[in-house]
Amino acid sequence: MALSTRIKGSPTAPRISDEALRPFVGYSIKRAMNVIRADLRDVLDPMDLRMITFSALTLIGDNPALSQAQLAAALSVERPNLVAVIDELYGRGLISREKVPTDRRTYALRLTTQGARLLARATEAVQAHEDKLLEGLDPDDLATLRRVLADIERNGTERS
Amino acid sequence: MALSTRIKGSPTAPRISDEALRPFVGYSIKRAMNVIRADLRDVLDPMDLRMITFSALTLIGDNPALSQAQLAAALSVERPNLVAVIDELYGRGLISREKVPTDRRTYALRLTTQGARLLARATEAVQAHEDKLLEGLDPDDLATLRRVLADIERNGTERS
DNA sequence: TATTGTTATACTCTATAACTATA
DNA sequence: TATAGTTATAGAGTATAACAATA
Repeated sequence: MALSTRIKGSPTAPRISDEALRPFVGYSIKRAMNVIRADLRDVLDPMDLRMITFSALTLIGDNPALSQAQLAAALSVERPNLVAVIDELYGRGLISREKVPTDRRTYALRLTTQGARLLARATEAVQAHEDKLLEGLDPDDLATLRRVLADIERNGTERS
Repeated sequence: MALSTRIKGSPTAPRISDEALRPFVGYSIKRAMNVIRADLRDVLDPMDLRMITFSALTLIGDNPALSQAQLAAALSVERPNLVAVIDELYGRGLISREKVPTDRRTYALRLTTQGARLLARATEAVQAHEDKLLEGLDPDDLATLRRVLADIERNGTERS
């Protein structure tokens, strides 16, 4: 099976340039994101996880008893789009949902033992994937990358 | 209408942390990408363009007479997914498709006058959007960002 | 045999409106 | 009135297999 991260396109036709789009930082971010998504898919597929289910497990593990609305806000995901995710994780026995006595609209989400176990495995695999992807890059540059990405995110969300 | 770049989630529920995901650069890239996508949508919607149609117009303008396969390779998009894009641009009179005598399987794509005009307008709008998004950021940091993103993309695609 | 453009298809992601039950 | 979780839905984005025409 061809890895989803393979180089696309014909091996014979002369490659043309995407220089005209490179001035746009958004374009470079999108290309990097597509590479990461494809790699991450290969990593998470064997565990039957996707980016969103992995992210949800991680935040539930780190913020026990949080609600779906809190999770949606933390992940910047629309609440309706989390319903199927939570259903899936719950159906697989990876999380529990307890009713909250003080607010009967909400559920408190927690990892089950099995969920914590899978999350640990997945985290290790994802970390290894990231390490490979960032191999050889300067730590200072990576720190700058994180900071600038956060700045961009803030510039975009603040100007609403 | 609420801008799509608004901050999601409840204004009252205590915000919980996504710190557990921040060690993953991929997570920060995805969040930044989502912000950019939403903003760009607001910018391109009035011109009936999407990221992919804008990108296609840009590369066709910069590489006249290229083929769909070349365009797909340059954009890292699967060829089938370009068919509807090209159909749309052609149907709106923004590009031309001439048969190539030396290879009758392919079409040579070019901007029409109208396509060039729309592209010029769109490019200006997208550039203004980027300028706002990158406002206040250090030019050296932005240069680092571009370089590191390219490195990540290469690390990911080379290891196929 | 291999490539181009295409059809068909499926899954994922993102977004919005509107409902219910609770607050 | 407003929020939490939900249903329904629609539009994008991404990926793969397979076909006809052509190389």
